Amino acid sequence: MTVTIYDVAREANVSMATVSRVVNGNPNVKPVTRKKVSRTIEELGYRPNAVARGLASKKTTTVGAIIPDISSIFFAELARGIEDIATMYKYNMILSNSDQNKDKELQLINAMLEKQVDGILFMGGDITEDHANQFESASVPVVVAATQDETNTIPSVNIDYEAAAFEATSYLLGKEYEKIAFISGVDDTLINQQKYNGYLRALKEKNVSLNDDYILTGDYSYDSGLDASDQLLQMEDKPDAVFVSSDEMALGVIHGAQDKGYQVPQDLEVFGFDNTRLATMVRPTLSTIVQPMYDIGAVAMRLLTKYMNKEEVEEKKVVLPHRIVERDSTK
Amino acid sequence: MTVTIYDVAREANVSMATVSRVVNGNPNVKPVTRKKVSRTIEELGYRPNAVARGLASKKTTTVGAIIPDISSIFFAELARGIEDIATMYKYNMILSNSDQNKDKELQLINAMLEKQVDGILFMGGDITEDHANQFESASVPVVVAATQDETNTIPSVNIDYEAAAFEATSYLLGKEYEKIAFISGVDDTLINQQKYNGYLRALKEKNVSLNDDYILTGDYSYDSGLDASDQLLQMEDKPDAVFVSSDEMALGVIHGAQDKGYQVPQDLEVFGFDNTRLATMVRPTLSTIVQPMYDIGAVAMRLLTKYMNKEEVEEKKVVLPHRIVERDSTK
DNA sequence: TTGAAAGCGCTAACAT
DNA sequence: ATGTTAGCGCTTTCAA
Repeated sequence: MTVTIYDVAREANVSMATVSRVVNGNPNVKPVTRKKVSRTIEELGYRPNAVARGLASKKTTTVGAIIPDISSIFFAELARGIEDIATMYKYNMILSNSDQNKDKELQLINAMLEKQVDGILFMGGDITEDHANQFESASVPVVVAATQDETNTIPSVNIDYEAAAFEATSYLLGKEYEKIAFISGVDDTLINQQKYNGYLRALKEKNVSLNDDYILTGDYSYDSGLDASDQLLQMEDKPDAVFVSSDEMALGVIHGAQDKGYQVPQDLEVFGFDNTRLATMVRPTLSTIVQPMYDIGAVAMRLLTKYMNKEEVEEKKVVLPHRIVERDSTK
Repeated sequence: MTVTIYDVAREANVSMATVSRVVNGNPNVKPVTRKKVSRTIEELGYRPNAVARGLASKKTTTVGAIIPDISSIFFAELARGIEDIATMYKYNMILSNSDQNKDKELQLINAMLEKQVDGILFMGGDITEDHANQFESASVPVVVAATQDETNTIPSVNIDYEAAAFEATSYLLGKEYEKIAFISGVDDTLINQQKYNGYLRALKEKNVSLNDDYILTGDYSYDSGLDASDQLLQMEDKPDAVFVSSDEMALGVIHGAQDKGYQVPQDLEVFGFDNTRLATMVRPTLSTIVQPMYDIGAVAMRLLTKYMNKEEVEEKKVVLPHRIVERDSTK
């Protein structure tokens, strides 16, 4: 029923090998033969079976991508970067959501390994020993993106979160404010930690003492930003500005303040993180840290192709530049 | 190097067939044997090769999903619905972006067919004859989601766009306004057409004559909403309200108006479409049509599993309910 | 309940 | 430049 390479060979009076050669663009085929084979391929409507090819060649031209949640604007952008570069290099991408659940992550890695992916792109919480072991259990290359590696063994693409948080906080502090709140993410990932460290370092540098009340946590969602905003604005000693560790939360903070009748940035300055499209889809527009999500995905995928081709890789840990954009949510 | 089913068989003193049976949970295995095999599988760290399995069984437990752009909030939500149900039924998902480019779509379908996916989920512009032919060239089931099928042959999951647009427009018209603008998408897809038809029908029903100036087009992006807003507000005879065919554009319209000093909804009412998360992440919050994106994806994937299992399917064309949510962008 | 053996459709030596 | 052939690792009859 389905036409195979063998059918084409018979019909074109050549061997399977020759058909295989023309399908794979092997130059060692006489032009006349190539033409003949190509025509019968066309006639028979032959479509190469990638599974059979994968079994024989031990290459699937498929990569696995494990992502916390594709419906998050941040990760969706990252995924787009990955997929574009994957396509460019003729790879397909199996995408799975992990919800940052470690068991699920481990299980997904295993499933992808069973499918014989040629490489894995991992995004999530931290890479633990368990992850590293799971990765090692097969010999396919792995690159992590926007994710920290506790074991410090896996190639990665990130920005410098500590520095970014430091700069954001310093920027706010530079206005002679002292009361700067910080809304971090709930999860105790390294990235979160690094942002917090950057915040602390900035305070220290300006000799501002830490006020624990000004440290809140959210889950990166808009609603948790709204909540945080409420908490901030109910304080006796309200902060002058707040550095929020994701844009979506920052929008929540802005609207929470506005809903209570406060003005941003007059009554409260708000500074975000990521520069997702949301940052310009709010009034006032959001000052934030530019984290090049698409590029992180693209660079990570590019790096993975290098490992898959066994090319030399100059830097195993890529740190992409970040920067501040000032918009209207700060003065 | 890699351990195969054969290694396990030898080590456990059974045949490959038996190992295969325990791996696949075939009941016809004596418990003792099963235990023995399971243990050596554990010891050897055997991991089944899904590619070999796929070749032998002609099933890959992988589906292909073709989506215009995963970084769009709308499609990302849809994709999440698909993936969740796919995972539930033990399928993996190959995800590719088409940018609604027909050639790319056709090519992606072909690539997925080569990979022997067990089914295809398609989202995009319209399904044309060419698409249908491409789909037919392999015998895997296809379901389209949030996409219209010109050929009317392919199972699909949608809402009733015409009715939704009719209701939205009627809602606006119900306030004794007559000047209702409509911002459609640029592409000449059936869905766009249907929304336009719904808009027209509502006007007609209220005996309001169509003013061509009030029909604008955007590309579903925030910026095109901003532009449309400018155009609307520069008119001599400004509209009272505007029905925008995507939430993201609607945010653009709201902010465009606000940036010019107009008030929403006092000076201009704005009504969206989709009810993406954006609808509540703006001030005023956006009245819109609730299109259950996650559910459309989930139902489409569920439908696909039925076809893949050759189950009976009662309805080939699923139309999910939609509804209006009134929020603060309308009075 | 278990085993033997024939493929699944292709690639990759190796030979010619 | 082309053909022959032995797998790749598994599932699936068919026998026993």
